[in-house]
Amino acid sequence: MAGTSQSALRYYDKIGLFSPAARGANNYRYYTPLQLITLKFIIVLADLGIPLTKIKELNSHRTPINIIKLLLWQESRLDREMHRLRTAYSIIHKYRDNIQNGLFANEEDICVEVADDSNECRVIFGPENDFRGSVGFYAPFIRFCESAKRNRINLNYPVGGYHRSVKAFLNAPGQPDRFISLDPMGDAKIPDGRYLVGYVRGYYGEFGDLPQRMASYAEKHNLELKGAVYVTYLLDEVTMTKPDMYLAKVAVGLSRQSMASENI
Amino acid sequence: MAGTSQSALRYYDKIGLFSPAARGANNYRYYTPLQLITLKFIIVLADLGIPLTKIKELNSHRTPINIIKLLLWQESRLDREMHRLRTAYSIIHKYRDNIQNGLFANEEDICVEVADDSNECRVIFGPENDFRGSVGFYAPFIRFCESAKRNRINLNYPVGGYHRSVKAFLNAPGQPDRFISLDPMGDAKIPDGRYLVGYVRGYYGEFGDLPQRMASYAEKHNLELKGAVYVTYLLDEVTMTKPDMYLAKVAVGLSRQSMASENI
DNA sequence: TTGCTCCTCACGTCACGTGAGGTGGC
DNA sequence: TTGCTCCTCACGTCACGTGAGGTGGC
Repeated sequence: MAGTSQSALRYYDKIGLFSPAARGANNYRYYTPLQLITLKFIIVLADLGIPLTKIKELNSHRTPINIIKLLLWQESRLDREMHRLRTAYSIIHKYRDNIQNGLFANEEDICVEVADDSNECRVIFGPENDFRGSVGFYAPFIRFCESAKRNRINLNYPVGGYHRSVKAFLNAPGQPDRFISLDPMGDAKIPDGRYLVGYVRGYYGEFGDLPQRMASYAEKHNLELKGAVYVTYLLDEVTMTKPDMYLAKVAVGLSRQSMASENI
Repeated sequence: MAGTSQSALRYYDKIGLFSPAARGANNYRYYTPLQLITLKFIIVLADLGIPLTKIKELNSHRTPINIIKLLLWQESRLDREMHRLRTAYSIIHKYRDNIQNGLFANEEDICVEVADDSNECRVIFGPENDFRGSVGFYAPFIRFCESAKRNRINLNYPVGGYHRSVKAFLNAPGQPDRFISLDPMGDAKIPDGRYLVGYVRGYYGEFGDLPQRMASYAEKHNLELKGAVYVTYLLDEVTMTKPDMYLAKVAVGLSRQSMASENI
């Protein structure tokens, strides 16, 4: 028989969805040509992902209207499922991107990068953090996670940090003003412009001498650090086994009149 | 704990994917803060749809390269899954469309319809049929189904018939020159132009007096029937319980110089 | 006797959720 | 004694696929 397997037919028989018209003396299942038509109906709906119980329900009251209702119901299920898959796809893409950038990054180097349409990075901002009385960033981070849940933000995207100003970053590099989710569907984006970029390996929120190195680099090359600072982890707990091997990328905004990048 | 359930943690423990660092005297599971990091890694990958066995495998050789490999593997799985869902979606849409048209169709009426971009209907043609020696259209239809399987055509879309010429249709309306699959992703389409359209209720391949009625209607209204004929079933075995209640739509090509539709 | 096709029954799949029944410390 | 939170089993989920072991007719 075309379209389905023996075991499927036995299963349909067992659950009472579709039974043979007759059993032979040898106990074989015999189906009539007309039953093949019913079977086609079942296979089509089952292939659309409609549960067999729904198909069985339909069997007793099968009208065009009820079919349309069932199809609409399945459409909305498919909508949700496709949204889930697209989200998973986009998270995977983001991680692959980060990992590849992390593997190719020269950790010692500090350099100028330009953000524009070609490498647009979208984000979602969390609420403003409050570090009063907290050691490390765990308490505000947990608050961020809770607010994310309320706002239906997917926490599986990598998380980064945002500092309102260079001064704030140099002051307390481990205490961002806000956490950000690197969701490509986010409504905000890291603004176009030029950034001074450095990398650092180590635990979350620990930046070693990178802030100073970046500041002195800027001074030496006559660059004016200005605007916001974005910290993203290219290699994080998903990628690396040891927390001291995480790799952060720090991007510090540069003013427009800073020396052009080709001079560096 | 955030991000997962008790029963999931017990399950991870059971399959050896992620076990607590220690058990209390009361046999409680106790996790260290560092373990929460490992857990986050597991949850992220599991939420992407990666099977737990794969995550477990990864645990022993976790490197950025291996993560990228795993993510690429999952990407291709998601690709296939999304393709399946999109196909299901499009089949559902086609059926809904057909059913709605079928419910609103005036069965007695014959009228002129215009096919253009706004109601484009794409199809896939099956091989040429050979009706020699066969009664009804079952043998050629089964050949069509077999060729469809070979050519990876999805047979869950509604199937219709194509007659090369009006003469062929009037001669043997139940024996189309080719079967067609109403796949919206098909590479062919029902050509733009004007069609004389009629409906008929009944078994597959039975058209009653519709061909004659359409011919005499054309003569009376000075319309020249010309070109191909397309038969599509708006209500078929998926929609209707009784085979004598199927509803076919017959579209017969009209020459350009036929009387304009606004005169009818 | 050997193949062949069908049969029934039981178990596995995958990642948990859901009771039932029990425990330890307040 | 009553709640509370944890525990361990065991069973169900969904649509079959896969053997194991048996049967009936050529």
